[in-house]
Amino acid sequence: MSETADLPLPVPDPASASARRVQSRTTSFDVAALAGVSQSAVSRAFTPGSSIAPAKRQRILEAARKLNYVPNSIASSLTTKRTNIVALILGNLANPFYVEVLRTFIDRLQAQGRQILTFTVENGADSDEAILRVLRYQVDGVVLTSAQLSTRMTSMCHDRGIPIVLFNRYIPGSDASGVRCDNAGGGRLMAEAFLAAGARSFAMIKGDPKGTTSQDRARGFTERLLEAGVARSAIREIEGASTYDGAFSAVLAAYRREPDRLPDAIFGINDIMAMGAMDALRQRMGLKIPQDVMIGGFDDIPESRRHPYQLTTVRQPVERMVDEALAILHLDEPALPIEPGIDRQVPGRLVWRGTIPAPALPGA
Amino acid sequence: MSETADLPLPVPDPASASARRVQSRTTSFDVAALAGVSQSAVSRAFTPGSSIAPAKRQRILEAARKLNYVPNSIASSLTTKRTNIVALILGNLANPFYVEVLRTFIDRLQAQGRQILTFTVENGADSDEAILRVLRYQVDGVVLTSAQLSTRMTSMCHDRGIPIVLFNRYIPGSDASGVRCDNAGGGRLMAEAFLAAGARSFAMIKGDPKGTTSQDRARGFTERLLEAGVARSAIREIEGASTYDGAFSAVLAAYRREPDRLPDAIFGINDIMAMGAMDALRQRMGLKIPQDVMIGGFDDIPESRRHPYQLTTVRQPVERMVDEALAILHLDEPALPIEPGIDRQVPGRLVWRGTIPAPALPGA
DNA sequence: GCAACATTTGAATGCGTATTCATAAATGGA
DNA sequence: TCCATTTATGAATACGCATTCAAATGTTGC
Repeated sequence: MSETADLPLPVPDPASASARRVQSRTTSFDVAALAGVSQSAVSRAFTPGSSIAPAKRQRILEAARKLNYVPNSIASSLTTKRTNIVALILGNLANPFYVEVLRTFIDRLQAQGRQILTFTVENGADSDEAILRVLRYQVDGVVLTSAQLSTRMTSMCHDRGIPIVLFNRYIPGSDASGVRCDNAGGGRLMAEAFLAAGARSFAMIKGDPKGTTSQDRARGFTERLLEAGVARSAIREIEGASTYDGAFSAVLAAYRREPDRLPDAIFGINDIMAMGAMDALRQRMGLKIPQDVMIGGFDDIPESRRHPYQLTTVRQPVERMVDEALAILHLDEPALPIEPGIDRQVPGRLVWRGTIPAPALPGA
Repeated sequence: MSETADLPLPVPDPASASARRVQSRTTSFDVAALAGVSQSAVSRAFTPGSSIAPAKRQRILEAARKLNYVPNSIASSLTTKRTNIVALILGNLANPFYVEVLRTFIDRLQAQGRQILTFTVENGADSDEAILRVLRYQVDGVVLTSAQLSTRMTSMCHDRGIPIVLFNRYIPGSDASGVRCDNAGGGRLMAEAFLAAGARSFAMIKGDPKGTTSQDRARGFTERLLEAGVARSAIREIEGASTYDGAFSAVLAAYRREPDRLPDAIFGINDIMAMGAMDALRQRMGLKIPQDVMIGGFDDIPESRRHPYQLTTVRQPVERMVDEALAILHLDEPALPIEPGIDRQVPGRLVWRGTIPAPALPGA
């Protein structure tokens, strides 16, 4: 059994095997006939930079408009081997951060005249099926922001000349290139912020244990605390699904288990989890933030700025990361070889807001 | 000038005009050669329901796997005239409601083996350019959840046999079909909730004045209040951009203008605006909800359920609406004619939470 | 005014697959 | 067992466009 045959394919109603065709599509030949030129000329009229007399191009475009002609990109892709389609494989759209990522990619790519084929994959699930679909559609590049990626799929893409870029994750042992925030560094920034505010005991709410992103942030955070002389026993880990609700209930459960071990500071591995934690702490446990507990997040999603949260967090420079990712794809220069193993890290920046008392000279 | 020639197209670097081709792609002919069959057989092996001996199919799939062969959907689309691609034209991804809509469409379509081509359009802008791109890619159907749609574009799609469905909006004078929540009815539900809770003076925070959705909700709301004997002067309108921030500042501005005309109840035309209003009222104006002001929303986005908001709102049945929308597209039966002028309305449901004091028998 | 060159043009071809059509093999019925 | 059907198969072709190649036209320099 080959997996390539097992994709769920829409099985067309046998009775309607013939495609809907209200009127036979107008093709470049129709336009050519109307304009009194050859089909080649029509093709050239729609191809920027090709050799055609301006006057003739105008005449052709005019004829095309009359016929409501629109070039068939599918057909042209067949010959050019470029689809101008980029695939975006996304995980958790429940996390607003990834919505922002999606928006940014769409903005950029749309402005470049490219189309976006969107896939979602269960968080942490492997994305092989999505990749297989992507391959069928001969996309010009793939952005992967979630899920695992088998080396087999990586090489299948690369063999076909399709570049992949991992966004905010890396896959150990893979030669796929990627861009990510300096997650460990961001974790360190947060540790420093807590320390500066005088915290002595800590907790992290970690999300998906398989996610390198979560791990790296936690690692940087822990390392910095240990360097500062904090005892390992003063750093607690709370596990929960990496969602608002996951953090909410994980915090409650941890508190119920050990009510007297409330830490001074809690690091939510991302903003949405930090928000869940805040709501649990305030609304269910009656605590005040930052007086009773400090909270830190990661991402700087728009919601973090809003009044109920005012979350101190590590900002990920999404636009810059997206630009770097697109640079790695180098869609404009398909002739260049795919560079494997790039691991571009972009630093995050601490944004002081209300959930950690700012030291005398904030940011100093 | 034909607009069809003006799309921003990626202009390939002249130096790299030839496409990246690391190794000549393996085609169905290669597989056929290895399996010792004809190309037709390979095609049939990958086409569910086509006439081929099971044993031979297995042999072919085996050969395909060895060669890492993946069928080229672009090529097959050229002959079948079906791409299995559906276009989603979205507006405001800053509104979580539309993120949910996006997620739901992706889930459904992905499960059907279809791909999603995503476009975003400035809110309220016209979507002609997006439609033009969509036409080039010969998509099987279009879902439009924002923006305006010219009748020219509608007919261009219909002429080509591409069905369009409008999601939660309609375009007066257009024969495009659509699905929407019964927005006016939802507005009425909210009016009734406020009345039941004893409110006597009202305000609406309206979003985009061009959006029929916003207008319909406001109209239903107003009508129901008038029917109940509320004086028109007791119903105020506050205009603002249909975002969290838009509502936040619109409420503050309205309050500063007439500090003594605080209404009993405020209807945010959607949840994200209601949330902005709530935060402004509580954090900036020191008011208590629902004691000092009641708040109602519309959509029932996940955030509405969260502790800081607990928003009483009108729930839109997204899944059902998506299903209806896909039914209108009838992607499985492309031979059926496109039915214009369908206007399917799905009722909303009031969800009582904390921002309106529930009457003795909630929901009665 | 003419050679040397640059720009335009159209006919023909290929891209990778699905499908048609005619033929070959397999199956069923009597 | 043999004919009538059904099923399986391969050769050939079409899908709509970009591109190559050779020819034609236009431009420049002297």
